[in-house]
Amino acid sequence: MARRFRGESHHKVDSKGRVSIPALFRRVLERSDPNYTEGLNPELVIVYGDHRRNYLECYTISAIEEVDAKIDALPRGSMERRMLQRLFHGQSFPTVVDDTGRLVLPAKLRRKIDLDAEAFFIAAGDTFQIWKPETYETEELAKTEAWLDNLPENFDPMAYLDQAGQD
Amino acid sequence: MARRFRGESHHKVDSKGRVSIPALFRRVLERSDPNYTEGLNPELVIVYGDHRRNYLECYTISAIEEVDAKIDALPRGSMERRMLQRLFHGQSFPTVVDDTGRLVLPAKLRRKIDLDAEAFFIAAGDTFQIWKPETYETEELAKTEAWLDNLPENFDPMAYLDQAGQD
DNA sequence: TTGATTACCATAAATTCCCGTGTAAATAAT
DNA sequence: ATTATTTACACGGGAATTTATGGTAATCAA
Repeated sequence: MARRFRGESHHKVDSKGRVSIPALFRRVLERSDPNYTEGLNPELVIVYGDHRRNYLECYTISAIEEVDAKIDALPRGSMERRMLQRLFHGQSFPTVVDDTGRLVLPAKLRRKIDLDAEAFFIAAGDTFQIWKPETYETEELAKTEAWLDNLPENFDPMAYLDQAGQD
Repeated sequence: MARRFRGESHHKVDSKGRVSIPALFRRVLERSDPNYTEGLNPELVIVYGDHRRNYLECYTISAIEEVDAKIDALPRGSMERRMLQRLFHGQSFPTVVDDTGRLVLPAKLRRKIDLDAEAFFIAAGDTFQIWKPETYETEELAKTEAWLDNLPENFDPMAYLDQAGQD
């Protein structure tokens, strides 16, 4: 099975900030952590970003290493490099899956996305996101509904697939 | 034998959500999984989509990889990319054919298309679909009947074959 | 020493594994 | 051709394992 996350689900968050990671996501985290071996627990990096971002983005070790490599390639002192360093090096939190397959989200991170008893996990290619369910529904879904409403009647979003790489 | 599904059939769904995949479809899944080898079981990805979709669409590994490549080619942050990521990465379920040629549909997926004791499989080019039989009959067939009725008398749908790629 | 964090243990429900059976289709033997 | 033998399919059941989610005790840090 590939190194790509797929799927979405809801999980309980307890008073200590513990939350189960979808089992399929765990498999991807394991396969994408070069240091992982049977019996160990995979590491990952949670990027929370600045105040504008209202969800947590979780990177596998190999995904974050790719990002790091790209940042390293930017000219020292450039604004682009500083911005990306702040986001990926500063506004992020390295952690590890625990023995029971859970993640412990520190109070700071929970507060940032206003998370309480439940979390919504959704795959996004080589990362996955953690949302407060209400935020996801109101902001994210409402946004796409509005967008879809602006499209021609009966337009199938799948058509965008064929556009890719052509424009 | 080509990498293209053909045919339609009905299969029982047991209480655990297990359902036999039409044998001919299995051959296609095998040939279209780059990791498949004699003795192994082919993987596939079930895309279930949002509330508007009332069937499951099953992609072979190579078919879904094509989709992934197209998504990767879209600009990061674009609405198109987000939409497609949600659909293909979020609203999907990666799985594998079991040793007896069956698929296990989790309760969540069965509930979504209101599936109970029986499932209807139908080929659709490089994917195949799984429907609740009643839904397929009432909604899908009725829809195509209505469409055909709107065509000129004696019009042969085959005429569309020659139109392809011309417009 | 007190609140927070981490390590351990527990359990119900869901999921996977492994095995079996009837039957139809394919192949071989008479 | 006809019968016997194998192979492949569809489908079912129970045991073993994994998952999601609790709780409590031990450890840290201020």
